Amino acid sequence: MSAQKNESFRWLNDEEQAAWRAYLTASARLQQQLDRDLQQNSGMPHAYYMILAMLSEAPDRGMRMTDLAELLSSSPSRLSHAIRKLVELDWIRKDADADDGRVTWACLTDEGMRVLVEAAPGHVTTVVESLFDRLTPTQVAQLREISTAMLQD
Amino acid sequence: MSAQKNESFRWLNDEEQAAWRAYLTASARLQQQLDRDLQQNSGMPHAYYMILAMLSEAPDRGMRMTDLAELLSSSPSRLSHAIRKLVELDWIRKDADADDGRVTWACLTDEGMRVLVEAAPGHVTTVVESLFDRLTPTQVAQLREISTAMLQD
DNA sequence: GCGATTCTCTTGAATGTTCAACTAATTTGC
DNA sequence: GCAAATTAGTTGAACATTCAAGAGAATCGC
Repeated sequence: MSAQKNESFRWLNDEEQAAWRAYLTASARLQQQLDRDLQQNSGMPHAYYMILAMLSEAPDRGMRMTDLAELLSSSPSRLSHAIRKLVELDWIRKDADADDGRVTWACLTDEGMRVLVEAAPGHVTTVVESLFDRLTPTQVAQLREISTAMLQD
Repeated sequence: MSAQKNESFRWLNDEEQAAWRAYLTASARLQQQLDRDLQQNSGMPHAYYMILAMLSEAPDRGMRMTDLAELLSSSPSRLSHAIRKLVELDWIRKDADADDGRVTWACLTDEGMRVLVEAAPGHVTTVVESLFDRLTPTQVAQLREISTAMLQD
Protein backbone atom coordinates (compact mmCIF):
# COMPACT_ATOMS: atom_id res chain seq x y z
CA MET A 1 0.00 0.00 0.00
CA SER A 2 2.55 2.55 1.09
CA ALA A 3 4.76 1.65 -1.85
CA GLN A 4 1.84 2.06 -4.18
CA LYS A 5 0.49 5.34 -2.89
CA ASN A 6 3.19 7.65 -4.06
CA GLU A 7 4.46 5.84 -7.11
CA SER A 8 2.78 5.32 -10.43
CA PHE A 9 1.94 1.70 -10.14
CA ARG A 10 0.70 -0.72 -12.76
CA TRP A 11 -2.06 -2.99 -11.47
CA LEU A 12 -3.67 -5.73 -13.54
CA ASN A 13 -6.57 -4.80 -15.80
CA ASP A 14 -9.65 -7.01 -15.93
CA GLU A 15 -8.46 -9.13 -18.81
CA GLU A 16 -5.08 -9.68 -17.17
CA GLN A 17 -6.70 -10.47 -13.86
CA ALA A 18 -8.89 -13.12 -15.48
CA ALA A 19 -5.97 -14.57 -17.41
CA TRP A 20 -3.82 -14.68 -14.29
CA ARG A 21 -6.42 -16.50 -12.21
CA ALA A 22 -7.10 -18.99 -14.96
CA TYR A 23 -3.40 -19.56 -15.58
CA LEU A 24 -2.62 -20.12 -11.89
CA THR A 25 -5.42 -22.64 -11.51
CA ALA A 26 -4.68 -24.46 -14.74
CA SER A 27 -0.94 -24.72 -14.19
CA ALA A 28 -1.38 -25.85 -10.58
CA ARG A 29 -3.84 -28.55 -11.60
CA LEU A 30 -1.65 -29.74 -14.43
CA GLN A 31 1.41 -29.90 -12.21
CA GLN A 32 -0.48 -31.90 -9.60
CA GLN A 33 -1.82 -34.23 -12.26
CA LEU A 34 1.67 -34.88 -13.63
CA ASP A 35 3.14 -35.48 -10.19
CA ARG A 36 0.35 -37.70 -8.94
CA ASP A 37 0.33 -39.73 -12.12
CA LEU A 38 4.07 -40.32 -12.18
CA GLN A 39 4.23 -41.01 -8.48
CA GLN A 40 1.49 -43.62 -8.77
CA ASN A 41 2.70 -45.31 -11.91
CA SER A 42 6.47 -44.99 -11.63
CA GLY A 43 7.25 -44.01 -8.08
CA MET A 44 8.90 -40.71 -8.88
CA PRO A 45 7.91 -37.07 -9.02
CA HIS A 46 7.78 -35.19 -12.30
CA ALA A 47 11.06 -33.42 -11.59
CA TYR A 48 12.87 -36.76 -11.41
CA TYR A 49 11.24 -37.98 -14.59
CA MET A 50 12.50 -34.86 -16.36
CA ILE A 51 16.05 -35.56 -15.21
CA LEU A 52 15.91 -39.02 -16.72
CA ALA A 53 14.22 -37.73 -19.87
CA MET A 54 16.78 -35.01 -20.52
CA LEU A 55 19.68 -37.37 -19.94
CA SER A 56 18.17 -39.93 -22.29
CA GLU A 57 18.40 -37.44 -25.15
CA ALA A 58 21.94 -36.30 -24.40
CA PRO A 59 25.00 -37.74 -26.17
CA ASP A 60 26.02 -40.91 -24.34
CA ARG A 61 23.08 -40.24 -22.02
CA GLY A 62 25.22 -37.97 -19.87
CA MET A 63 25.33 -34.28 -19.01
CA ARG A 64 27.33 -32.02 -16.74
CA MET A 65 25.42 -31.17 -13.58
CA THR A 66 25.42 -27.44 -14.30
CA ASP A 67 24.15 -27.86 -17.85
CA LEU A 68 21.48 -30.25 -16.67
CA ALA A 69 20.38 -27.84 -13.96
CA GLU A 70 20.15 -25.01 -16.47
CA LEU A 71 18.17 -27.17 -18.89
CA LEU A 72 15.73 -28.10 -16.15
CA SER A 73 15.51 -24.64 -14.61
CA SER A 74 16.69 -26.26 -11.40
CA SER A 75 18.93 -24.87 -8.70
CA PRO A 76 22.28 -26.65 -8.35
CA SER A 77 21.29 -27.69 -4.86
CA ARG A 78 17.99 -29.15 -5.92
CA LEU A 79 19.63 -31.13 -8.68
CA SER A 80 22.38 -32.33 -6.37
CA HIS A 81 19.89 -33.73 -3.87
CA ALA A 82 17.81 -35.31 -6.62
CA ILE A 83 20.82 -36.92 -8.28
CA ARG A 84 21.92 -38.39 -4.95
CA LYS A 85 18.56 -40.15 -4.67
CA LEU A 86 18.67 -41.31 -8.26
CA VAL A 87 22.17 -42.69 -7.77
CA GLU A 88 20.90 -44.63 -4.76
CA LEU A 89 18.23 -46.11 -7.01
CA ASP A 90 20.90 -46.99 -9.60
CA TRP A 91 19.05 -45.03 -12.21
CA ILE A 92 21.91 -42.58 -12.59
CA ARG A 93 25.69 -42.81 -12.24
CA LYS A 94 28.05 -39.95 -11.50
CA ASP A 95 31.31 -39.72 -13.43
CA ALA A 96 34.23 -37.38 -12.90
CA ASP A 97 35.29 -35.15 -15.76
CA ALA A 98 38.68 -35.90 -17.28
CA ASP A 99 39.71 -32.28 -17.82
CA ASP A 100 38.03 -30.24 -15.13
CA GLY A 101 38.09 -31.50 -11.57
CA ARG A 102 35.12 -29.37 -10.58
CA VAL A 103 32.80 -30.97 -13.08
CA THR A 104 30.58 -33.98 -12.45
CA TRP A 105 28.74 -35.85 -15.17
CA ALA A 106 25.36 -37.35 -14.46
CA CYS A 107 24.77 -40.39 -16.67
CA LEU A 108 21.65 -42.44 -17.18
CA THR A 109 22.25 -46.10 -16.35
CA ASP A 110 20.69 -48.95 -18.31
CA GLU A 111 18.35 -49.49 -15.40
CA GLY A 112 17.44 -45.81 -15.43
CA MET A 113 16.74 -45.99 -19.14
CA ARG A 114 14.57 -49.04 -18.59
CA VAL A 115 12.56 -47.24 -15.92
CA LEU A 116 12.18 -44.18 -18.13
CA VAL A 117 11.01 -46.22 -21.11
CA GLU A 118 8.46 -47.90 -18.93
CA ALA A 119 7.25 -44.64 -17.44
CA ALA A 120 7.10 -42.61 -20.64
CA PRO A 121 3.92 -43.86 -22.34
CA GLY A 122 1.74 -43.35 -19.29
CA HIS A 123 3.25 -39.96 -18.67
CA VAL A 124 2.77 -38.81 -22.24
CA THR A 125 -0.80 -40.02 -22.13
CA THR A 126 -1.35 -37.81 -19.10
CA VAL A 127 0.17 -34.84 -20.91
CA VAL A 128 -1.97 -35.45 -23.96
CA GLU A 129 -5.20 -35.91 -22.04
CA SER A 130 -4.60 -33.08 -19.60
CA LEU A 131 -3.32 -30.59 -22.13
CA PHE A 132 -3.11 -31.26 -25.83
CA ASP A 133 -6.43 -33.01 -26.32
CA ARG A 134 -8.05 -29.90 -24.90
CA LEU A 135 -6.34 -27.42 -27.21
CA THR A 136 -6.74 -26.72 -30.90
CA PRO A 137 -3.59 -26.78 -33.07
CA THR A 138 -3.82 -23.00 -33.18
CA GLN A 139 -3.85 -22.85 -29.39
CA VAL A 140 -0.85 -25.15 -29.21
CA ALA A 141 1.07 -22.73 -31.41
CA GLN A 142 -0.13 -19.84 -29.27
CA LEU A 143 0.96 -21.60 -26.11
CA ARG A 144 4.44 -22.05 -27.52
CA GLU A 145 4.64 -18.40 -28.52
CA ILE A 146 3.38 -17.20 -25.17
CA SER A 147 5.80 -19.43 -23.31
CA THR A 148 8.67 -18.28 -25.49
CA ALA A 149 7.72 -14.66 -24.86
CA MET A 150 7.75 -15.32 -21.11
CA LEU A 151 11.36 -16.44 -21.43
CA GLN A 152 12.63 -13.28 -23.11
CA ASP A 153 15.93 -11.89 -21.64
CA MET B 1 8.92 -48.15 -25.51
CA SER B 2 7.71 -51.69 -25.10
CA ALA B 3 4.32 -50.56 -23.91
CA GLN B 4 4.07 -48.35 -26.93
CA LYS B 5 5.00 -50.94 -29.50
CA ASN B 6 1.83 -52.96 -29.45
CA GLU B 7 -0.74 -50.35 -28.55
CA SER B 8 -2.00 -47.51 -30.64
CA PHE B 9 -0.41 -44.71 -28.73
CA ARG B 10 -0.58 -40.99 -29.23
CA TRP B 11 2.85 -39.37 -28.91
CA LEU B 12 3.48 -35.64 -29.18
CA ASN B 13 3.98 -34.15 -32.62
CA ASP B 14 6.77 -31.64 -33.21
CA GLU B 15 4.66 -28.60 -32.53
CA GLU B 16 3.31 -30.09 -29.32
CA GLN B 17 6.77 -31.16 -28.26
CA ALA B 18 8.09 -27.61 -28.74
CA ALA B 19 5.11 -26.11 -26.94
CA TRP B 20 5.47 -28.55 -24.06
CA ARG B 21 9.15 -27.82 -23.53
CA ALA B 22 8.61 -24.09 -23.71
CA TYR B 23 5.65 -24.25 -21.36
CA LEU B 24 7.50 -26.33 -18.77
CA THR B 25 10.47 -23.99 -18.74
CA ALA B 26 8.40 -20.83 -18.69
CA SER B 27 6.04 -21.97 -15.95
CA ALA B 28 8.91 -23.27 -13.80
CA ARG B 29 10.80 -20.00 -14.12
CA LEU B 30 7.74 -17.94 -13.37
CA GLN B 31 6.89 -19.99 -10.31
CA GLN B 32 10.43 -19.65 -9.01
CA GLN B 33 10.39 -15.93 -9.62
CA LEU B 34 7.12 -15.51 -7.72
CA ASP B 35 8.31 -17.61 -4.80
CA ARG B 36 11.73 -16.00 -4.54
CA ASP B 37 10.30 -12.53 -4.80
CA LEU B 38 7.65 -13.03 -2.16
CA GLN B 39 10.02 -14.88 0.15
CA GLN B 40 12.55 -12.07 -0.07
CA ASN B 41 10.14 -9.16 0.26
CA SER B 42 7.44 -10.57 2.51
CA GLY B 43 8.81 -13.73 4.09
CA MET B 44 6.21 -16.07 2.67
CA PRO B 45 5.92 -18.40 -0.31
CA HIS B 46 3.50 -17.72 -3.12
CA ALA B 47 1.05 -20.33 -1.86
CA TYR B 48 0.68 -18.47 1.43
CA TYR B 49 0.23 -15.15 -0.33
CA MET B 50 -2.59 -16.68 -2.33
CA ILE B 51 -4.33 -17.82 0.84
CA LEU B 52 -4.26 -14.28 2.20
CA ALA B 53 -5.29 -12.84 -1.16
CA MET B 54 -8.30 -15.12 -1.57
CA LEU B 55 -9.48 -14.50 1.97
CA SER B 56 -9.15 -10.75 1.53
CA GLU B 57 -11.74 -10.88 -1.25
CA ALA B 58 -14.21 -13.10 0.58
CA PRO B 59 -17.20 -11.76 2.53
CA ASP B 60 -15.98 -10.82 6.01
CA ARG B 61 -12.54 -11.99 4.90
CA GLY B 62 -13.37 -15.57 5.82
CA MET B 63 -13.89 -18.86 4.01
CA ARG B 64 -14.55 -22.45 4.91
CA MET B 65 -11.40 -24.54 4.69
CA THR B 66 -12.81 -26.84 2.05
CA ASP B 67 -13.96 -24.00 -0.17
CA LEU B 68 -10.65 -22.25 0.21
CA ALA B 69 -8.76 -25.42 -0.68
CA GLU B 70 -10.90 -25.87 -3.79
CA LEU B 71 -10.39 -22.26 -4.82
CA LEU B 72 -6.63 -22.63 -4.44
CA SER B 73 -6.41 -26.08 -6.01
CA SER B 74 -4.85 -27.20 -2.74
CA SER B 75 -5.21 -30.50 -0.93
CA PRO B 76 -7.01 -30.30 2.41
CA SER B 77 -3.82 -31.43 4.11
CA ARG B 78 -1.66 -28.82 2.47
CA LEU B 79 -4.08 -26.08 3.41
CA SER B 80 -4.36 -27.37 6.97
CA HIS B 81 -0.60 -27.24 7.48
CA ALA B 82 -0.38 -23.81 5.88
CA ILE B 83 -3.21 -22.38 7.96
CA ARG B 84 -1.57 -23.66 11.12
CA LYS B 85 1.55 -21.67 10.28
CA LEU B 86 -0.48 -18.60 9.37
CA VAL B 87 -2.39 -18.83 12.64
CA GLU B 88 0.93 -18.92 14.50
CA LEU B 89 1.90 -15.74 12.69
CA ASP B 90 -1.44 -14.17 13.67
CA TRP B 91 -2.23 -13.50 10.04
CA ILE B 92 -5.21 -15.83 10.13
CA ARG B 93 -7.72 -16.88 12.75
CA LYS B 94 -9.78 -20.06 12.80
CA ASP B 95 -13.47 -19.87 13.73
CA ALA B 96 -15.91 -22.68 14.34
CA ASP B 97 -19.06 -22.84 12.25
CA ALA B 98 -22.30 -22.24 14.12
CA ASP B 99 -24.36 -24.85 12.24
CA ASP B 100 -21.95 -27.59 11.21
CA GLY B 101 -19.46 -28.85 13.75
CA ARG B 102 -17.18 -30.27 11.05
CA VAL B 103 -16.63 -26.92 9.41
CA THR B 104 -13.81 -24.51 10.20
CA TRP B 105 -13.63 -20.98 8.91
CA ALA B 106 -10.29 -19.42 8.09
CA CYS B 107 -10.43 -15.67 8.57
CA LEU B 108 -7.90 -13.01 7.67
CA THR B 109 -6.88 -10.98 10.73
CA ASP B 110 -6.21 -7.26 10.60
CA GLU B 111 -2.53 -8.06 10.89
CA GLY B 112 -2.82 -10.50 8.00
CA MET B 113 -4.57 -7.87 5.91
CA ARG B 114 -1.83 -5.41 6.75
CA VAL B 115 0.84 -7.87 5.64
CA LEU B 116 -1.05 -8.64 2.43
CA VAL B 117 -1.51 -4.99 1.56
CA GLU B 118 2.18 -4.42 2.08
CA ALA B 119 3.16 -7.43 -0.01
CA ALA B 120 0.76 -6.89 -2.89
CA PRO B 121 2.39 -4.06 -4.87
CA GLY B 122 5.76 -5.79 -5.09
CA HIS B 123 4.15 -9.05 -5.98
CA VAL B 124 1.98 -7.54 -8.70
CA THR B 125 5.02 -5.79 -10.09
CA THR B 126 6.72 -9.16 -10.38
CA VAL B 127 3.70 -10.61 -12.15
CA VAL B 128 3.56 -7.70 -14.55
CA GLU B 129 7.26 -7.72 -15.33
CA SER B 130 7.58 -11.48 -15.57
CA LEU B 131 4.43 -12.07 -17.54
CA PHE B 132 2.15 -9.32 -18.75
CA ASP B 133 4.76 -6.86 -19.94
CA ARG B 134 6.02 -9.62 -22.23
CA LEU B 135 2.67 -10.43 -23.80
CA THR B 136 0.48 -8.54 -26.25
CA PRO B 137 -3.16 -7.97 -25.29
CA THR B 138 -4.05 -10.63 -27.84
CA GLN B 139 -1.73 -13.10 -26.15
CA VAL B 140 -3.23 -12.30 -22.76
CA ALA B 141 -6.65 -13.22 -24.14
CA GLN B 142 -5.19 -16.37 -25.68
CA LEU B 143 -3.58 -17.33 -22.39
CA ARG B 144 -6.90 -17.03 -20.65
CA GLU B 145 -8.64 -19.14 -23.27
CA ILE B 146 -5.95 -21.78 -23.20
CA SER B 147 -6.00 -21.93 -19.42
CA THR B 148 -9.75 -22.17 -19.40
CA ALA B 149 -9.63 -24.98 -21.95
CA MET B 150 -7.16 -26.83 -19.74
CA LEU B 151 -9.72 -26.76 -16.96
CA GLN B 152 -12.54 -28.39 -18.93
CA ASP B 153 -14.42 -31.15 -17.03
C1' DG C 1 53.85 -17.61 -10.06
C1' DC C 2 50.58 -16.65 -6.70
C1' DG C 3 46.81 -14.50 -4.22
C1' DA C 4 42.12 -13.36 -5.16
C1' DT C 5 38.18 -14.47 -7.57
C1' DT C 6 35.13 -17.38 -9.92
C1' DC C 7 33.12 -21.72 -10.90
C1' DT C 8 31.13 -26.37 -9.76
C1' DC C 9 29.06 -28.93 -6.76
C1' DT C 10 27.75 -30.57 -2.03
C1' DT C 11 25.92 -30.34 2.59
C1' DG C 12 22.69 -29.77 6.49
C1' DA C 13 19.02 -27.24 8.39
C1' DA C 14 14.64 -25.23 7.77
C1' DT C 15 10.56 -25.22 5.30
C1' DG C 16 6.71 -26.82 2.43
C1' DT C 17 4.08 -30.71 0.33
C1' DT C 18 2.24 -35.32 -0.09
C1' DC C 19 0.30 -39.40 1.51
C1' DA C 20 -2.11 -42.49 4.44
C1' DA C 21 -4.35 -42.90 8.54
C1' DC C 22 -7.22 -40.94 11.64
C1' DT C 23 -10.96 -38.22 14.52
C1' DA C 24 -15.14 -36.13 14.79
C1' DA C 25 -19.51 -34.49 12.97
C1' DT C 26 -23.28 -34.96 9.81
C1' DT C 27 -26.24 -37.32 6.59
C1' DT C 28 -28.25 -41.40 4.46
C1' DG C 29 -31.01 -45.63 4.24
C1' DC C 30 -34.02 -48.40 6.14
C1' DG D 1 -33.78 -44.19 15.73
C1' DC D 2 -29.57 -46.12 14.47
C1' DA D 3 -25.89 -48.34 11.87
C1' DA D 4 -23.37 -47.27 7.78
C1' DA D 5 -21.58 -44.06 4.80
C1' DT D 6 -20.08 -39.54 3.80
C1' DT D 7 -17.95 -35.15 4.79
C1' DA D 8 -14.54 -31.81 7.04
C1' DG D 9 -10.51 -31.34 8.79
C1' DT D 10 -6.07 -32.82 11.27
C1' DT D 11 -1.85 -35.32 12.11
C1' DG D 12 2.81 -37.28 11.62
C1' DA D 13 6.05 -39.39 8.70
C1' DA D 14 8.33 -39.37 4.39
C1' DC D 15 9.85 -36.74 0.90
C1' DA D 16 11.24 -32.58 -2.00
C1' DT D 17 12.95 -27.95 -2.23
C1' DT D 18 15.20 -23.79 -0.65
C1' DC D 19 18.72 -21.32 1.47
C1' DA D 20 23.09 -20.22 3.35
C1' DA D 21 27.46 -21.85 3.99
C1' DG D 22 31.29 -24.07 2.42
C1' DA D 23 34.91 -27.24 -0.01
C1' DG D 24 37.69 -27.96 -3.81
C1' DA D 25 39.29 -26.87 -8.45
C1' DA D 26 40.26 -23.69 -12.22
C1' DT D 27 41.08 -19.04 -13.85
C1' DC D 28 42.24 -14.18 -13.64
C1' DG D 29 45.36 -10.18 -12.78
C1' DC D 30 49.27 -8.43 -12.02
